[in-house]
Amino acid sequence: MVVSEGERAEGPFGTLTRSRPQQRILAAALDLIGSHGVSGTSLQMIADAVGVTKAAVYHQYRSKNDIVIAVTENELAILQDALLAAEADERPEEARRTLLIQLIDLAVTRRQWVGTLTSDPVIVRILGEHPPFLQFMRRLYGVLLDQRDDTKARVSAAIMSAAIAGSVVNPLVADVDDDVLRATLIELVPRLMGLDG
Amino acid sequence: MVVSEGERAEGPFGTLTRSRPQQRILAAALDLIGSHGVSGTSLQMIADAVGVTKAAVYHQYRSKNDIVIAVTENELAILQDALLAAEADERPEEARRTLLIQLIDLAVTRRQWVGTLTSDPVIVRILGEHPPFLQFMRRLYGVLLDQRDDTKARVSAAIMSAAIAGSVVNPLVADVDDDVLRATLIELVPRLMGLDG
DNA sequence: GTCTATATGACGATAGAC
DNA sequence: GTCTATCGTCATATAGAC
Repeated sequence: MVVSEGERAEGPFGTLTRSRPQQRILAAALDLIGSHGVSGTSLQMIADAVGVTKAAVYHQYRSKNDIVIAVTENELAILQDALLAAEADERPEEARRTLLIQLIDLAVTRRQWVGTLTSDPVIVRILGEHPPFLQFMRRLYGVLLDQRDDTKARVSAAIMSAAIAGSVVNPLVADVDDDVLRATLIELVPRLMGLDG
Repeated sequence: MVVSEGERAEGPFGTLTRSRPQQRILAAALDLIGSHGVSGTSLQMIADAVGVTKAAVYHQYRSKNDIVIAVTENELAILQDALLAAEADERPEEARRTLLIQLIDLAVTRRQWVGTLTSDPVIVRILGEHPPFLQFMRRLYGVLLDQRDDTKARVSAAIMSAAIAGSVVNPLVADVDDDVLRATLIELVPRLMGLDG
């Protein structure tokens, strides 16, 4: 608390600076959106969760949309290091496998949110409309596809990302331990891409 | 149009009878919910799409929730024949593979909706609260798991259903033909369960 | 930075005429 | 079966005091 109260993070979308009130709002929004979706989450719910009024929330963010974008930025920023490392790796198969494992780890430890990130209609629309997000996703898939861009590779990548993001929220695995789920996914998912042998 | 204006369908949830106005409402709701999610779809949007007022919609269905349930019933009913055939088959591996292919076919031909069915928070809640839905899903997974219920089998089933339902809505495959997508999925997905050799 | 209070509109749902 | 009109509630968002 010596220099600054804000928290900085270098993300793929410029430097993300969040004041402490902003951090609390984004944490509450992440949790609520993860379980109710964007359209099912109101600013009143977020304000209640933080313990302030709606007006206080609006003092930090100009609109609900801005909150959704900030939350999405935060989460994608987590992947930044993993992506940079994969892009720097000269062994493409190794890079893909490592990135895959980190994607699995993120999905398992943040189960609910990851499902929302990849399927909520509002977030999908935002991801498709914001150039920084689009470019980040392109880089991500670039590594997974290893520059190939035929139909089969694209379908494979779609299957893989869906398998990771969707399986972790399935009620069937709700009571499976994070560690066990992660290990099982790491064993099974690479089979899809022929990365296991 | 001689005997009845309603359309009957034997579903896993009793006999589904829909009058013609109801069919139009459910068709519009299916389309809108598929692209905006349940919370993002208002009764006004549904009424506008049908070309009537909200009050006319309420004359057919008592609540928005009832519409969502009816739409979900309709879609799951499509799977009924496939499930019955699979349950009657005495060769479990063959039964699983056939059911899997029909699931893939349904997902491909109704891409948007299937994503919503498996991930929309409201629908997931309804699926978990309505005993007929719960029982149907249990039967479905029963065939896919072949009665096994260890962690690995459950994770496998979760991966598979996520891979099918989630991959078809990925922007990466948005411009892939239904036929090509179906063929590629049928080739790749069974690898997950070791059903390909 | 947070509050009370409010503007404006959309929401789900209902009443009653035709 | 569809309409107009309306209810009460909640939505996003803003103004201005402390």
